[in-house]
Amino acid sequence: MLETQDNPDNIRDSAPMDEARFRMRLSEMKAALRDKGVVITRKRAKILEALLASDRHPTASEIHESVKAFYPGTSLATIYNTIDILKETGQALEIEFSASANRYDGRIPVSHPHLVCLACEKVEDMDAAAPNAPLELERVSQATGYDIVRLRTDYYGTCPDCLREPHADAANAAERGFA
Amino acid sequence: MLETQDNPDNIRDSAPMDEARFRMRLSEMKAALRDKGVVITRKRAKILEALLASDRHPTASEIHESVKAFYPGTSLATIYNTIDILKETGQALEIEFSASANRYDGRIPVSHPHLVCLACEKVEDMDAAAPNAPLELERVSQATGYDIVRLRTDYYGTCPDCLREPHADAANAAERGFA
DNA sequence: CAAGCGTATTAGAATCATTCTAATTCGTTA
DNA sequence: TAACGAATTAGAATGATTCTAATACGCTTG
Repeated sequence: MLETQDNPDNIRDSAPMDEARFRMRLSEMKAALRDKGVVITRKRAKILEALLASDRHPTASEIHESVKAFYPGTSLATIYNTIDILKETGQALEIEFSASANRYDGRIPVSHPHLVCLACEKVEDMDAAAPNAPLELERVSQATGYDIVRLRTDYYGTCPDCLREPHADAANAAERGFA
Repeated sequence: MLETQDNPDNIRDSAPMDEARFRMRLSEMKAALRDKGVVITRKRAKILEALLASDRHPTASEIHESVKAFYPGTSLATIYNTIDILKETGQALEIEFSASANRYDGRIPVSHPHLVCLACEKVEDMDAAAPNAPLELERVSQATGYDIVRLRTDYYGTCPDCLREPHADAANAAERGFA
């Protein structure tokens, strides 16, 4: 308990991926796409990289911005296209919001909890505290008669940074009903 | 375990509210609004009733349809207005979707898990299995350093009805990426 | 190396839920 | 009944996402 308070970060995971994990995950994704008969063009490769490189669970247009730095002519439609394929192949998770843009998680493509800051709109992973998703899906399927395939667990509040020093956009975000 | 399989409905709760609970909850909501200095007009009363009466976690436009049966001139903006006040006063929960309209829960205004059918788009409560939300918020706040105020736990899959007899809109819903 | 074919990509239009705006109406209280 | 603030309205604006139809690209085969 003390340990938890001394080091709250133990169940937060927004650290940049290390090089090895990055490359491994990248080729995993490419392989999954190739299996589906999808061609890995240079632009698509950059999209995957942008998705993995960001520790902010990027939006489609954040990915778009990254990719445009390399291929200026890239259209937003291509980003959405590629994201759709990633979703279909189970290689990316979509975190939906109605009051702001959806965010995407390509690092951990199975259901896991997130921390959402209502002030700065950041979305962090919460791996260590993740319930065992497959077991949980099975348990709820049994109990409800549903065929449960996906689980969403998100905690909304104010992140430590914004608690300390209120974010410039905090009021705005709240007003917009960001959730 | 057997009991669970024999009667999967034990943790599903989409039954219509009984009269007593309906009236009690309705006056709770009205009281909360009055406390905020909000006038309960006839239209607003109907909006609250429509929200409580539906066992489908209605969308804004579903509520709009109900209300128009009584007050034909009602504008959708009024529905959104009233919903906003309910959210602010903690009297309704917004269940956000980006690919389809948000749904609202006025029956149980504290964080609790939902079952979302990807085929027919139905959203059911899952009360009995609800984790103790306040405790959970506290636990995660402690562990992360966030000030957590809300929790979203939703299970996505196919409901028993749609498993038995595929829903007409099932393919459509899936194609639209409803989630 | 050229032709042909299917996929990827594009710009821009379309969609749709939601929010905003500015004008009107309603309800209350004086 | 007058007058004020709140509620309501129609319709425009917004913004993320999807669609459309045309063009470009990258392989494969001759």
